[in-house]
Amino acid sequence: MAPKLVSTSRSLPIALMHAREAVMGPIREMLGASGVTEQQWRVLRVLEEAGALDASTLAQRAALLQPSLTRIIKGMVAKGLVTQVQGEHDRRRQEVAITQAGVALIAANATRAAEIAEGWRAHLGADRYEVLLDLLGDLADRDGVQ
Amino acid sequence: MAPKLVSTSRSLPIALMHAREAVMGPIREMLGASGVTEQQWRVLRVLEEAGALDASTLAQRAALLQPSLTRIIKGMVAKGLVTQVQGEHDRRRQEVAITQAGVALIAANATRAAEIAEGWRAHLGADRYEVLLDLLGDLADRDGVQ
DNA sequence: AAGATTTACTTAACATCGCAATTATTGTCA
DNA sequence: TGACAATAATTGCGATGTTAAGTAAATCTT
Repeated sequence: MAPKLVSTSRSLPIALMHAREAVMGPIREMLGASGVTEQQWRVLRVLEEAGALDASTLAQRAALLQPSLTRIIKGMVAKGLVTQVQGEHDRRRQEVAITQAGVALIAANATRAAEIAEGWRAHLGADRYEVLLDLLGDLADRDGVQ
Repeated sequence: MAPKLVSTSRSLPIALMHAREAVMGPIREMLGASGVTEQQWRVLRVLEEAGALDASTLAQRAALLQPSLTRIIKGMVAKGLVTQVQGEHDRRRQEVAITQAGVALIAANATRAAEIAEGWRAHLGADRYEVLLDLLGDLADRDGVQ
């Protein structure tokens, strides 16, 4: 017979969805004022941290699908937040880099973003916050295995 | 000056996205064969567990937005997986219930779903798996506060 | 009880997700 | 070298995410 599934309240996918929903709320509120989406914010954060990246690597680090990134970058280029240039050696690649305007946008939101992050940390407790990040990292590492 | 933001690899939103990406992979693979999306699967799981629910409660428990649920239910009614009837006392409400076909779809996938869940549990270790669910629950509880 | 307010859901519009197919470029090997 | 495979990005399509506005029904006010 069919096995009994765990309660939806203890289902990992559903728990992840609910957590994401809760976590993203304040962030979207913050970003709305700057006219960028959470996806665009992730792109900016990754580019500022890592420097110019090809589209594939950027998509992976920002947790975006390639097709989504293609369209997102298009809009960000139009807004002047990033630049996109064809690769030198490999003309298939698209090198994406953050602009001064992009850096400025991060700076303009850095204080609030740090406050929000600190709020979660305080809510869970510093130790448990770190444990959570470790556990999420372990899930992501498994990526694809099954 | 603007505070320095944490590394994107230790950013809670990005970590949640990556974890979700990894976790959903095998699930989508499983569901593809049955012709249902992960959202439809969550709706079925919640309804089978809780019985008939009004749309608002269902949306909350399945981690879906109301507008998304409206469309999803429409499709699921067409497929015969759920029924939708107007509330008796309050005609604004839409009572949604799972059908036999919906129950059968869950049963058909229950074995594989349990295997996948057990795979994650084994990957993290039973204790850490429970801790993760607790931590995600704590995040979701905060919902909106900030 | 008529009018204003609130609630539950739907519709609309646009962006993103997720998959599949295409295009352009590079790499491989007979 | 030339056909073929592999890679990087783009495009197309249907479904969902997200916000705002709209509709209908219940509730509150006076």
